[in-house]
Amino acid sequence: MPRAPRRSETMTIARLAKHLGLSEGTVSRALNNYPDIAAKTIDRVRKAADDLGYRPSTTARRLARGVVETIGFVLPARDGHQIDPFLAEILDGLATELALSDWDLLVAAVPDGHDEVEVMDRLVRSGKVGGFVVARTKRQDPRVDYLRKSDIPFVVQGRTEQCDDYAWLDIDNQKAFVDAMDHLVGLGHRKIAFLGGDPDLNYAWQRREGYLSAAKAHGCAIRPGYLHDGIMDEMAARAAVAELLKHPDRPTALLCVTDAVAIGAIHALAHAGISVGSEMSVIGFDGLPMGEAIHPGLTTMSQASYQVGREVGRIVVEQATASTTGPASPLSQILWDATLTIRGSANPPASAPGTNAQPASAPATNAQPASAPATNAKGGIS
Amino acid sequence: MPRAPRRSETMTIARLAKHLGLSEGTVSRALNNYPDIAAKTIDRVRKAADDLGYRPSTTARRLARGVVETIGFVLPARDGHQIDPFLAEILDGLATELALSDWDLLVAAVPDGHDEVEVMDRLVRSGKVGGFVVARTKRQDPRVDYLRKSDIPFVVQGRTEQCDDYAWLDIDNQKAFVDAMDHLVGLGHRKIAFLGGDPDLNYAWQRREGYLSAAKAHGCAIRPGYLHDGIMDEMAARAAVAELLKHPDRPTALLCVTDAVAIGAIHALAHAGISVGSEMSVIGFDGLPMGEAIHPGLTTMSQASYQVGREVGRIVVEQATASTTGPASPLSQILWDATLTIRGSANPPASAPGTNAQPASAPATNAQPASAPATNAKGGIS
DNA sequence: TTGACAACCGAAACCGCTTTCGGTTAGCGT
DNA sequence: ACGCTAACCGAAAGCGGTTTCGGTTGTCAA
Repeated sequence: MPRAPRRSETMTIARLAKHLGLSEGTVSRALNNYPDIAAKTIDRVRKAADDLGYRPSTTARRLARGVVETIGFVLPARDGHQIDPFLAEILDGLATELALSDWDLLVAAVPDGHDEVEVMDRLVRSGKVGGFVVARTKRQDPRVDYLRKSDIPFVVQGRTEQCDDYAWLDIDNQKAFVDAMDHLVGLGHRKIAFLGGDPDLNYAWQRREGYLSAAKAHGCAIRPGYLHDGIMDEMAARAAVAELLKHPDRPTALLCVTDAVAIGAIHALAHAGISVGSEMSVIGFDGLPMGEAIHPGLTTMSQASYQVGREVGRIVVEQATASTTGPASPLSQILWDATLTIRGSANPPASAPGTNAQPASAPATNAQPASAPATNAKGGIS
Repeated sequence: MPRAPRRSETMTIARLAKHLGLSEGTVSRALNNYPDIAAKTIDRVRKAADDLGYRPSTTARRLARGVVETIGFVLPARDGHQIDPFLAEILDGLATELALSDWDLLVAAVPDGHDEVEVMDRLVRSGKVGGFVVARTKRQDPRVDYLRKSDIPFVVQGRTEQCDDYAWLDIDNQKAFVDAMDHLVGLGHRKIAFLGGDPDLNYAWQRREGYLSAAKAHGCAIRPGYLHDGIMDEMAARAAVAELLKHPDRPTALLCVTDAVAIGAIHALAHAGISVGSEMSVIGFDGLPMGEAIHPGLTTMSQASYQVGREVGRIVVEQATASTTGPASPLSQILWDATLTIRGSANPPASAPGTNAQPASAPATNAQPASAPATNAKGGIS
C-alpha cells in the first residue's frame, strides 16, 4: 500500500544522488539507461528510487527533453446526447494502453460556444499534448483537417472520406453490413429495411453503403420508405418503426445502424404486438451487453471496441515516439472485421417455406472466430 | 479556423516581447494581471498574443509556479464490465467544468495486475496531477484512505462510510429509495421486492437501506427471497426475476438498484408473459435515456449525472486553488436529491380495488421540479 | 611500467516561464 | 523647476531535470 508523500517529503534527484553518493548527472543517466553507466549502478539507482518513492518530475522532464508524453482526446460536443458506450470503451482501452507505456491521456470537453478544433488548438499551443486520437469521424472532419496540416502525431479511430495521408484503425463497416445482409438473405428475407445514422458520420455512411450494395447484389428492391437516415437513438428508432409498420409492403427484416437503435426498434415492435425474430427479424451493430439480455437476444455485428482503443493507443505512442527519435515510419492503416453474433432476433421470414415459426432459442453463436483482427496495414507517405 | 503551429513557428514569450518592444518580465506580468502593469499595456499584450497564437507553455508555467492545474481521474478496474453510463456522464461534466477553468483532466486506467491506489501514487509522485476526483466509492475505499492522508486536494462523488473529513457531493440515495417505496406503497403495493447491487459499494448500500427502512416504516414484510444483492447487470437481473416469479408469494412490484437492472428485469418479465406496469410494477434509478424508449416507459428516480460532474469539477478546482493560495476553506459536503420520473412501469397492483388494469400511457411526469439541487453544505475541518 | 578504457565526476548550459529587485523615465501637479 | 509616482526596464535567480564535455580514477592486459 503506497503512502502518499507529504509535500515536504518530495524526493528530488539531488536528494537521491546524495543518498547514493553519486552525481546528479549519473543518477539521471542511470534512470535513462545510458550505455556508459554500469548495469550494477543502474540497478542500485533504480532500487533506491523505488525504496524512497522517487519518480522524476514529469514537468521537469518535459521541459528539459522537449517531449510531451500525453495524448489528447477531445470528447464530441454534447448535443443533449450521452456519451455512447462505444466511445466509452474506446477511451477505456486507450487509457489502458497509455498507462502501460507510462503515457498520459488528457480528456477535454468542448464547452458551449466552442468547437472541437478550437479546443485542440488550445491544447497544442500550450504544449499540453504530444499527439491526438480522434474518434467518431465525419466524412469531412475538421479535426482531421487541422491535424493533417500540423506536425502533431495523430491516429484516427475510423476514417474520413479521404484517408491516405494519416494513420487510422477502422472497422470494416461496409463489409459488416454486407455480411449482415448476406445473413438475412440467406435466411430468406427479401424485404429488408435499414435504420441508418447520420450520413455525415463516416461509419454511418459506410454501413449505409454496405446495405445498398448488398441489396443490389442480391437483387432486393429497396422500396421507398425502407431506408431511414438520421436515426441516432432509441426514440428515433421507435418513430421509424411506427412508419415501417404502416408500409403497404411491410419489410420482414430490419438492419439497424447500431445496437441501441436495434434495441429501440425491438421495443417498438414488441409494443405493436409484432413477434421479433418471427414476424420481423432485427440485426444491430456493436455488441452491447444489453443485446444479450433482452428477449429475444439481439443478432448483431460485434466489434471489439476496447481492443480498438488499445490498438489505437499503441499506434499513436509508436508514431509519437518515432517522430521524436527518428525517421518517419510507415503510416498504420488497419481494417478490422466485425463479427456476426447470432442470437434470436433474426430468423427466416414467418411466411418463408419450410419455416420454423418459433424464434431461435439457442445461445448466441459466433459465425466467425471472435475478434482476431485481420490486419491489413498499408505503407504510407514518408 | 485555427491553423496548427509548425514546430519551427512556436511562439515564446521572448519572441512576443520582442514583437511588442517590451521586456519578457513585463509581458509575463501583463498576462498574469499584475497590478503594476497598465491596463492599456495588458490589452495590447493580450491582443498580440491572440493574433500571433501565443499561449504560455503549460510545462514551463508549472515548473516556475509549482502549481499543476490538472485533475486526475482513475477509471475503475475493469472486471469484464463496460464503463457504466453514469460514470461516462460524470466524466463529461467534469471535463466540461475543467475546460471552463482552463484546467485539465487526466484519465488513467488500471492495467491488469495493478490497483487504483498504485496508479494514483504514480501520478502523485511524478507530479502529474494537482488533485483528484474519486467516483463510485466503496464503503471502505482504499483510494479515499490514501488521499485522506495526503496533502492532495480531492473531491468524492459519492461517500464512504466515514465521510466527514473530505469534500464530497452525493445523491441522497437512501431518501431516493424511501421516496420510491413511498410511491409504490401509495399505489397500493405491499409485496415489494428489491434487486440490489454490491453492498460494498456505498451507493448500493444506501439504496438498500432506503428500501429496508421504508418497508419497515410502511409495515411491508420483506419476505425471504424478496431481497437480492449483487445484481450488477441485465443478465443478473434476468436470473433474479426468474427466481421471483417462482416465489410462493410473488411480489407485485420490483424496486431496482439501477435502470440497467430495471430494464433487464422488464425484459425478463415480458419474456415470461408478465404484463409490466400491471401484473408487476418496476422502478429503477438513474434516468437512462433507454428507460424512456422502452414499453412501458420506466418509472425511475433520476439523477443529473452530468451536472454532478460539473459541480464536482467546480469544487475540486476551488479546493485546489484555495490550497495553493490561502487559508483552508470549509469542506463542501453536498447532498442532492434524486427526482421521481413517473412513466408506465409502475401502477397500482392488478388486484387492488378500484384498479385501472391498463398501464399508464401518459408521457413521463416529474413528481418534483427537475433537478434543482437542494444544497446542504456543511462546515468542516479547517 | 604503460596504455587503454570503462565508469564515473563536476560544472555548466539549457528548457520557458515566473518573480524579485534596484533602477530609470516620462508625465503630471504644485 | 522640482518632486512624486506610475509604469516600465534589465538582470538575475529559480523551478527539476537532462545533456554535454573535458577530466579523473581504477582496473586490466600486454
